[in-house]
Amino acid sequence: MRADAQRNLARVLAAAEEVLTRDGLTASMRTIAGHAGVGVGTIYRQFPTKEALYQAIVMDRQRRLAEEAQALFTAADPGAALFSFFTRIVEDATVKKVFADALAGTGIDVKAATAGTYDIRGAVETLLTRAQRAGAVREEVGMAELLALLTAACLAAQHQGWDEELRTRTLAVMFHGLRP
Amino acid sequence: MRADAQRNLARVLAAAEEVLTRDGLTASMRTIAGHAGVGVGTIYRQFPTKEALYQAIVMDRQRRLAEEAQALFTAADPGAALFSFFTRIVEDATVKKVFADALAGTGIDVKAATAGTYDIRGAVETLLTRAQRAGAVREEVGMAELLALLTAACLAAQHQGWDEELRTRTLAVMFHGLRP
Amino acid sequence: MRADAQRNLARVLAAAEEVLTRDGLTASMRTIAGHAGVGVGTIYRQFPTKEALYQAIVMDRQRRLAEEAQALFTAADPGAALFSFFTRIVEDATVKKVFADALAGTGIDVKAATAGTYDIRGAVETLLTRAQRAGAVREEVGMAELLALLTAACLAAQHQGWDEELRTRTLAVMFHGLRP
Amino acid sequence: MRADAQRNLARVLAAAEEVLTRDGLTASMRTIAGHAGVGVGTIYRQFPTKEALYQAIVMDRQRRLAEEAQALFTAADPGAALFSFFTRIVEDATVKKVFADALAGTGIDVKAATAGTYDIRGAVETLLTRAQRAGAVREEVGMAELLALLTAACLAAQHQGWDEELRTRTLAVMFHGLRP
DNA sequence: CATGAATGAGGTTTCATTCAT
DNA sequence: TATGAATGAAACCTCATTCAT
Repeated sequence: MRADAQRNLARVLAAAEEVLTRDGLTASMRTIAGHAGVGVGTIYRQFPTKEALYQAIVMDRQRRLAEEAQALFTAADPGAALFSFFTRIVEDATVKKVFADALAGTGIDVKAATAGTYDIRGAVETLLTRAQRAGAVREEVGMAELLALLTAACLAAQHQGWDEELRTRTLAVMFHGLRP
Repeated sequence: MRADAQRNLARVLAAAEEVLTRDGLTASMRTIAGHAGVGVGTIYRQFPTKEALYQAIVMDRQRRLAEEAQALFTAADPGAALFSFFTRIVEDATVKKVFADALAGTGIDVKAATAGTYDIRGAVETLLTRAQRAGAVREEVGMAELLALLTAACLAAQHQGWDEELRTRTLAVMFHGLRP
Repeated sequence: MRADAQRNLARVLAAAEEVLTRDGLTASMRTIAGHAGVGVGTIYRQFPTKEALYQAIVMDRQRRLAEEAQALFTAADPGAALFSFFTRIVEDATVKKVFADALAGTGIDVKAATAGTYDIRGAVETLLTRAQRAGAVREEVGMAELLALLTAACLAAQHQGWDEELRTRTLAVMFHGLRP
Repeated sequence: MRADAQRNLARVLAAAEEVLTRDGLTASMRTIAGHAGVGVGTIYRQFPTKEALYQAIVMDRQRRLAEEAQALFTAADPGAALFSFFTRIVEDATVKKVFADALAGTGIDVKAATAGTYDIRGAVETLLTRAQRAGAVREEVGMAELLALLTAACLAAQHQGWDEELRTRTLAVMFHGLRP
């Protein structure tokens, strides 16, 4: 890839993350292009569709989160590891409208593109299993409800603008509910 | 207000609830007017803005929920009363896109108009206080996190289409987290 | 239909005929709307699609031609009647790009909408049959080649801008070819 | 001209003929460049404009046809020679969208560039004169109407997708019209 | 000299809102 | 008063053309 193309791709991704993060899916392509300092055509060269750009942003996010999860697989305290990852995701969602939108599936089906690429779900499952083996989480808690809780927290955090204290207190209740 | 105007107001509200509930904020004014069997101008006579109509629907919902809450104030088991009301709200949200949208603030800020009119917050507070007095909920749980949990559950239930089992299991974890 | 709507519909059709007639399918909706003195939305109210507007223009044309044909069914000289109708259509096409486009099917399939509504084909067939019975046209000439000749003349007349003399001379050769 | 430049010119022309022939003027420069295996810039080095490329294709076609005509100048049967050349051109047009488009002037005015370069007109004139001298074509038929007939047949053949039978029958009528 | 990334005007279409009827 | 036709800004996307690499 040419040097200028690479530079522009980076600028587009940065602008898209910033704008989509702030405004969600309502952000127009022109706004994103404006923030990146490029023409709309430049975005369309890399991403054939608004949806494709959006998915790229979300996938990038998932990749980074999946890496963070991996680092926690070998943590000394499995319970703390799960709760820490959970908190980490919610912290992100608090200020990033895209991810909440993505989790919510508002308008665009993001599952298709992200499925199986970076496996957040698998990462959470590993962390859950380890936490249960360590006795930090009740045996009867399943993946389905854990993910439901996670999604719920992300959506609400984004939209209501949870501050740090509220996030801490609300997650504390959820974590209390997960423990034996 | 003339009789026909009153009838039209009712029809508009009913149609708006049905259509917004099904399609969320993407529903167009023409679609709503069509379902109500009136012209768009008739809607604009009552509601100066799409946002205003939308707020009216949400307020109406809140009014009804507040009434249901009131009926639970004197229930024999205060813990069950709180959990039952909580479940009731989430059940609704599962199939009503508007309320989740409203809670999520997608596109329209609904807080301004609804704040303080019908006091869902007050109702929940009463139920919480009674449940805590009865020892069914931990003392240190505050209103802020209780409402945050409620919002979170509503948003996720709608967006992910929680079925009955998932709803039961997820709320079970939340309720477990609220109990001593 | 309301009076203003009817007036605007007429203006839109007139403008569309003028502009599409001159520029063919490349004419933009904004240009047409500008000529009509209305907003683009006004056109889209009546015609859900650019194609639909285009078809309306073409159908209107076909209707008028079908009427002219009908008047010739009882003409004293069946041979002259056929040739006269043939000439009439080509004259039109000489200055109307739409009809040449329509016959050519450039970009838009107009057959679907116009088929069977106003039966130009049927009219020509009637005129041909009468001319053949009167001995003015050879028996072995079929509808297929007659329509092919007609289409060919229209397309070429439009695009090359046949003047009256060229039209007369060229059609003279065609008519000579049809006669015994 | 450097060897590689010459090779590229040939590839561009071949690709352009193939693609324009198939898709007509709607074909994009990128599609043509892709088929040629070069970048769009390479095309623009040789042809300042899409129109220029297009004209080059059409001119090339005309050159080849002019050569074929030349070969017929000394044919034994001058009438058959004219009709054969006529048929030959129409056959081509039946499957080549460019030439019909070119003749039809869809979007681009091709006359300017092609006029007088390769003298199709002169070739036809020679064939016509010989045919008239041999008594195979009426004396009063002029070049103007002969070319008009030719154009007309090409346009209609392409646009309507004349099959072999229809082409034969329609040209038969035209030829009958030309004969004494 | 070849490449193809970048540009941005322009295309069609939708829809909240206004206002003549 | 109710209607729905009219408005026109704004959305997404394409593509001929230019120019940095």
